[in-house]
Formats: sequence, C-alpha cells, structure tokens
Amino acid sequence: MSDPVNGDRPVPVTALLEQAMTWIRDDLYALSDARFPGLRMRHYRLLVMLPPDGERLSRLAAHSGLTKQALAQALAPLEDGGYVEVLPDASDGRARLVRLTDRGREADEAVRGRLDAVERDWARRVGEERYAVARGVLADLAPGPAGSPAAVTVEE
Amino acid sequence: MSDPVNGDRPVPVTALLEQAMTWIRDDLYALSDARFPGLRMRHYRLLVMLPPDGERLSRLAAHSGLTKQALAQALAPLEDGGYVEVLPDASDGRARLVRLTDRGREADEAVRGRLDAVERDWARRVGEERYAVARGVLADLAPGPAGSPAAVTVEE
DNA sequence: TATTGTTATACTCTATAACTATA
DNA sequence: TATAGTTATAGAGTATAACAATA
Repeated sequence: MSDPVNGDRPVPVTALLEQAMTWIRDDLYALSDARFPGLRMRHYRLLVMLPPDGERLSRLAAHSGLTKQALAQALAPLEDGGYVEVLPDASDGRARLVRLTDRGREADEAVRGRLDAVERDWARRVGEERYAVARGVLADLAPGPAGSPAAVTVEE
Repeated sequence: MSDPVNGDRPVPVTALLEQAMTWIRDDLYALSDARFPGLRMRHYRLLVMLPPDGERLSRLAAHSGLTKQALAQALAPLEDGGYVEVLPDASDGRARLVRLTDRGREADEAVRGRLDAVERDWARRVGEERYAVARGVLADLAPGPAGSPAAVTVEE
C-alpha cells in the first residue's frame, strides 16, 4: 500500500515508534489530568524506576541517563507533590536518598495499570500472539540496564 | 529475569519504545555529524514526509502534528541549509509551497538508508521472522487516514 | 469573515559550567 | 583531590496569542 509521502518505500520505523509513544503519552496525560496534575512523562519515567528502598541522586541520574542537574529539576515537582521524599543518607553526609512515598507508589501503580490497559488493547487489535512477539522483540533489543546498543553477543 | 527496579513486573513498554528511539537517534546524529551538520530529528522527520511535488505549510503542519509556528521554525534551518525551497503558490497568493531540493532528496535517501541498516541489524539479532512480525504489529497499530488511536478512558 | 502565514513570547526539558560541602 | 549535590545559565523544541495579508 503506497501513500503519497512514502510512495512504495516503507514507512520509516521512527514514525511507527513515535506514533506508538504518542498514543501512550496522550493516555498518561489523561491520567495526569484526572488524578496526578502536573506529572509529565519524565516524572512517570522516574516513578517507575525508583527501587523500593530508595536510591541516591547520583545513581538515579546514571540509571536514568539524565545529568544530576536535570534529574534534580525533574525531581522537584515530584517532591512538591508528595510523590517522593528526599532524605539524608546516614552513611554519607553528602548524599541524599530519593524514595517513593505512598502517593508515589499509588501513581506508580496507576501508570503501570494504564500501560497495561494500552498493551491489552493493542494485543486485542493485532492479535495476542503477534503482540507478544512484538513486545519480545523490543525487549530482546534492549540489553541489560546499562547495556550498549551494539552489544550483538547478548545472551537471550 | 527480574531487575531490582521492576521486580517481577514487566518492563514498561515506554522504556522499550524509548530505548529503540534512542538508538535510532544516536545513529542518525552520527549521520548529521558526518554529512548533514545541524540536522536534528525533527528535520529528518520533515524531510521524509515531504511529497515530491511539495506541500503547503498549513497542510504540512497538520500532517506533521506541529503548529504552523513550530513548523516554520523547524523549516528555517532546512531552507538555510539548502534542503528545501519555499516557493509562492501560484494558485493562492497567501500560500507557500515547501519542496525538497536535490540536496534534500539526498538527505532523505541517506536517512532511509540508515533506518534500513538499523532495522536489518535488529532483524539479524532477533530473527528475520520475529522482526517482521514486530514491524507489522507497529504498522497495524497505526490506523488509516481517518483512524483514531487506542481510545481509552481514564477512570477517576 | 475565514484562512495562510508571521512575529513575539513563554514554557518544558535537558545540557554545560561553576560552585559548596563532605569524604 | 575526588565525589555528591546545588545554583546559574543557555539552548532546543514546541506552544499560545496577536497580528498581517489574501481569499
């Protein structure tokens, strides 16, 4: 099927990925409007990556791919909104621990619930098996936590 | 295999999609460094969506999801770099037509070539058949011209 | 009056640089 | 001296509002 823009060439994979992200973003922003005003994608990203016992700013920065400064800015609204608390680290006077509050956990669960709903809807539309393959492919492309994209020798 | 962040819960699909986009972006930015200095994702996005005969600013804005203002700003470096030319529309004195130049077509082809190389690499890593299914799923999620995305509602 | 495009301005997100406090 | 975090500032990307010219 050709469209006037791409002709007989394939639709760029970037367009497909970005379209999928756009739908998810719109969905999550409806969640923000309904229950968590002011939370944007970057906040949800952080909420779902905070471990139960909290984590240091530096480690969270490395883990998230943000600079410490960008992380601190993204974290401020989360702290103001009561989603996380930032505590001194007893083992190092310089360090601070970021930890989810109950409300933060609530938002975390809500986000995961919405993502799950979106994925179930997608699976219904394209077929459960096919969607499972697609998700598996994306997961296989992503190596470990700090993995590099070109890590071809990834063990499955 | 569980990680400390997600436990036994699935890795958020947003993380998978964003990771894939990040790899592609890094790849295309290497192309910018090598051959098309200054071009960013938004410019490539526009280059690959310009039809051969050119398009009006308004239509391109609607098509790209950008406001006319944002589009005009994104277009300026493309015009300065000689990738597109903006011409008056003979059929409407108000309108302007945006059209790819030869250099713009060159960049368009280069981008599509890189995307193709990335996809071939991915297919090799996860298996040709599996990758074909994954791409097909993403394409199927994108509905036709009048289609609407996964319309889901948020419970209050 | 509606539409095409422009000018002016502001907000979100992230980065680099320079700094303070603690190790 | 190196590390954890902060303050200040800048840039990319996109939006809204107000405007101009043409239909």
